[in-house]
Amino acid sequence: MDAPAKKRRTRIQTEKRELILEAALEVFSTHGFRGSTIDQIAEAAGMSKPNLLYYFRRKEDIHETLIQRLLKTWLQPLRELDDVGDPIAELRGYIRRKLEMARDYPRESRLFANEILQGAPRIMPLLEGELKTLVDEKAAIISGWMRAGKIATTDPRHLIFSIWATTQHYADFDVQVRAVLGPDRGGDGRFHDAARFLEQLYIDGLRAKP
Amino acid sequence: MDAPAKKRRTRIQTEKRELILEAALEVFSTHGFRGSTIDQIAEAAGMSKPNLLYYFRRKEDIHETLIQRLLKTWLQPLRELDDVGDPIAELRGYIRRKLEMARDYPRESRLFANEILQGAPRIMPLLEGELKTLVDEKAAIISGWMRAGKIATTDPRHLIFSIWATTQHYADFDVQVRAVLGPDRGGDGRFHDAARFLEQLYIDGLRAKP
DNA sequence: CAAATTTTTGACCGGATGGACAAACGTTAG
DNA sequence: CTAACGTTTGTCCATCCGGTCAAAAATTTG
Repeated sequence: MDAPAKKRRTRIQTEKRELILEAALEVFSTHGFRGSTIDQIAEAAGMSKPNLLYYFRRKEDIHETLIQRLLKTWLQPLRELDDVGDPIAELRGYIRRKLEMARDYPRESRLFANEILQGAPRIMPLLEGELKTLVDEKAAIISGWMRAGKIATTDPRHLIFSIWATTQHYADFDVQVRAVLGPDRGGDGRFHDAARFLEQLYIDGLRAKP
Repeated sequence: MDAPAKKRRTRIQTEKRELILEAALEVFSTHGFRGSTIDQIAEAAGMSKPNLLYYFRRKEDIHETLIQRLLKTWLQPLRELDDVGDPIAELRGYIRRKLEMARDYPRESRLFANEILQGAPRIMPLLEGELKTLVDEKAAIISGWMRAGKIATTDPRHLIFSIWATTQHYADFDVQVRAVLGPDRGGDGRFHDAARFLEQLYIDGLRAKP
């Protein structure tokens, strides 16, 4: 899977591999897998192509490492959604964490979006397995809150989808958001405004009980 | 821009060009521009590569034609948002139309998403021009409704973003949605459930006035 | 320091890919 | 029917790109 195989990692290997992954994240997330070339990544990492291939034998190995690493952190916010606290506070926290991830890790979000857009060829099993299980589990928790009359009744799975969609939108469609908001409103305040809007949309909506 | 240039189109030319565009939409929308090859498109269109290149001189010409055609219809739902009718009914209609587009034209949605994900290199001027103008205009209408107390007060631009995000999500992230819903719930009812959910999320939320 | 090991590089290879071209084939209009 | 025009195809080319390799340079180890 990776070049220096089973042997222990050298200091240089650890550093250079990290450098490559950082560069590759930048390149892959904007051009997609096939749209990116090893030369591009090598140049972004400040090394020659053969040198890069010394650390990762194949282009796909870099991509796979990035995806694996991404998935580990990607679902963390949802995992943290627990039924111990106040339901409204839990959901508010989840939305906030997801929006923060869109703000702080937009490249990871785009890498993921690229993968899904192309039919998720490399992570389909994970979607049908781990992800589905996790969503089922959290949807059950949310349903419980609804039955208990703690939040308004709605489809919990589509609620999760809409939270994913609205938060990741600020990473995946960033250029469009900035273009539409213009230089003035498109500044740093974007995410603050978005947070306020989403808070109102979801929390006020969920408080209203039929 | 296109092969048979300024001359009048033959019957065969009209048919074959349409065939190519249909095939190219399929290929581009799933593999992106760089990820697609002329051979792939030619095969999907049932013709040889040189034959395809007789109708479109360059690969980019096909893509550009698709993008231009897409943009014409893409913004139509938003254009139709008018301030003549009932505000709630107008917004409900807009959300419904957008969701129908995600259902009926998912490939167009993914083509657009691919373009934006990669930084919108070919349509940036349009985003900053036509699109921004349109959004500004519609945001003003929505703001008017809010000032008049007809709908709840919120950020009109982020409201539009969230409608885009939630509806297009069902086209762009289709494989993920299906994987998570599973074979049972993932059937045809997806969009019906989504419509009900979005109706509740937005309409109930907007009705509530502070 | 010197040997062993790791890292870096230039040169190279084979296959894929976008595109050119001329010749063959088909269609249509006079 | 035939000349003109439109369509299709096989062949070819230059470039790009993923990946290899051996040898040079740098680093680590004893």
